Amino acid sequence: MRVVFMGTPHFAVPVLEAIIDAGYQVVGVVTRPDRPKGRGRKIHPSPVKEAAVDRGLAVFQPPRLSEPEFLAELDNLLPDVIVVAAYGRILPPAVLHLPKHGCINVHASLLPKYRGAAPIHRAIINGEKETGITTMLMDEGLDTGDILLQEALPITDEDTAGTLHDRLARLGAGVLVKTLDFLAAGMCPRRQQEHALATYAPPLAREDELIAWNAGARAVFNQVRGLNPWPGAATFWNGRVLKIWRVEVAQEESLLAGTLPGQVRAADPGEGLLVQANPGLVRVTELQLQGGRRLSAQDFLRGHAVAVGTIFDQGTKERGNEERGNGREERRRA
RNA sequence: CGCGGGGUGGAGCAGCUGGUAGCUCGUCGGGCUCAUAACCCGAAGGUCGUAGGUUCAAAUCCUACCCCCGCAA
Repeated sequence: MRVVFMGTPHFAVPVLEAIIDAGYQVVGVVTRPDRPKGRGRKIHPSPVKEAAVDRGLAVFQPPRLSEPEFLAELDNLLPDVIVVAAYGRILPPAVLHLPKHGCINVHASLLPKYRGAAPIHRAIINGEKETGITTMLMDEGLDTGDILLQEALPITDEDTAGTLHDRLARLGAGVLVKTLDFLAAGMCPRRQQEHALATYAPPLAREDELIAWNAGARAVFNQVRGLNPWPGAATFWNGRVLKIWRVEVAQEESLLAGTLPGQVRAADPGEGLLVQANPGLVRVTELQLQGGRRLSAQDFLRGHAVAVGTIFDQGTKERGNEERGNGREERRRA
């Protein structure tokens, strides 16, 4: 089968490689245009482009999928099927209907749950015990196509968005290849989604990153690991952004009792850094102050005097330039 | 030229309106205790990122470069 692959981020790379390794003929790779990225805002290729170039594959980066020139090029490739893995754009009907077998999508959830852009993060943040991979025949809706294959994966307490992402990418690669095999043999199962049970996983927004200390310790734990290693859970300490990378549930139950959510209950080598949730107590074990590197709580406490009773809050409402704080001037004032 | 923070003994930080390098922890030695990630006493350990410059004198001011990090994507 002649396969055209569409994908952009790291998640898609193992899928692409698995298709090649399985012996399918990848006649073209479509990925989003190179964009300014990172410190210095230099132009960077997508991970999929790098992998494709490594393998000597033809790469296409159309600004818009509906452009006639691109559609013509795509048509020239004579794909039997298009495999889509986190491309990052909705496909127009002209693309969906172009290949004989249609467009197959690899999605990182057990559809119809967690349709949308951030299924991995949201599953952990919501405390799910299980997620998985779904391959589907794409239609014009957002992750609404008919389900082809589906495989579940347990989520453990040790998982972060990062570890789960990697496991799902590997699983997704396997499931996708299996789907292609079935398709090539003309015997792929297919069933409609139960649309009534659908839930959505919208892209992560700024407010998703701010730690909700007013939620239970378990919820804070889930939020923190669901945002690790990207984009990171944040709170504010003395008006400065404080990233919280890892926490443990120290107590499930303890109610506020004269304290406030986000209030520091202990900050010493013995107890560690204990913060009040509602209900419950959370022990922060890895964190990072803006401008500084990631530190264990022990190292952090050696150099930063965190007073018991201090409150980690949502910061000011100012958006945008988080780093506006000029450290030197702040110190002078203090 | 996207915005900004930072590079100081093993770790994390202070010192930066120029003039003997300091704190918490760790390490080593000793003491105390039934006991402690407890406490007490003492010690070792720093070319203050690199290279220049200003100055009687620079970790502290100026210039260039290297490295780390947050935002933003």
